[in-house]
Amino acid sequence: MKIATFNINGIKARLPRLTEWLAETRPAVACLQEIKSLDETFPGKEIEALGYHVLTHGQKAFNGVAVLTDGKAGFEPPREVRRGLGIDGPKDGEGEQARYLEVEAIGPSSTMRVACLYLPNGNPRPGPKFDYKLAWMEALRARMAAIWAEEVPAVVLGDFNVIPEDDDVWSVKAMANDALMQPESRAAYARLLGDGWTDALRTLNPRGGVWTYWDYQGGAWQRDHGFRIDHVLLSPECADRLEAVGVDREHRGREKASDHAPVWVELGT
DNA sequence: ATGACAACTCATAGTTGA
Repeated sequence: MKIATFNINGIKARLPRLTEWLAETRPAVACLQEIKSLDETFPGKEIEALGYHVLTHGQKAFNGVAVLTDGKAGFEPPREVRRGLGIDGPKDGEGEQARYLEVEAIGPSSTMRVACLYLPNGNPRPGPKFDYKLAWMEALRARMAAIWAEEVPAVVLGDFNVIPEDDDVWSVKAMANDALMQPESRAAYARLLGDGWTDALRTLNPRGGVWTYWDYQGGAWQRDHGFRIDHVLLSPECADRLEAVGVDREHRGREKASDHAPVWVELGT
């Protein structure tokens, strides 16, 4: 089964790109980030028309995540396990941002825990937004430890907003001061792997050089100035079943594309 | 150091993102 993550950067602006990607690549489970929409204004009907079940954890204007499961392939609607990690945003009194949605994905041949996340960017740094990023990563680590303790097949995937290694970015120098590749950000990500989770793309591309994001500015796509921040982490049960991983690069080059490309894993039975 | 680019909002300028 194919499980994918795609930061769509706004559902209103991206619906045509999203629906054609779903129709062309047909993931069993798709995790979306930056839907930038409330649950009630998310265009669920258009996606359900393709045979997908939809569960959203939305927010106005910014953030927001969603999980889709392929009803045509026999999947049940995503069964909600948890939304949010209980971390308030960096501004006083703003409450929690919509960045985490964990579900049980129940298919005809297997059941999988799927956690869809949109980790805070953390810029500018230093400052409250960077502190928020690090606090969020600690809360994520605790939640992943709880999932681990349940000993269920689990996939934790999304936009982590962390460039894990120097060979995950086109230019270390250009990004050196960015929150995405600070030592604290990388150390927090490395702790997740140290806990036993498998970075699927890194495992099958150990030499790096695979990007999932290209900025809209400065002709970054045309110059291939990208980096890797969208990740798929696998529990041991899922890592044993890992058959393939990919980035749907071609979708980044289309008209009115997101600045992220979709990332997917294929898990055997 | 700044801006470039895009999406969004009680828009027409400001905020956020990476």
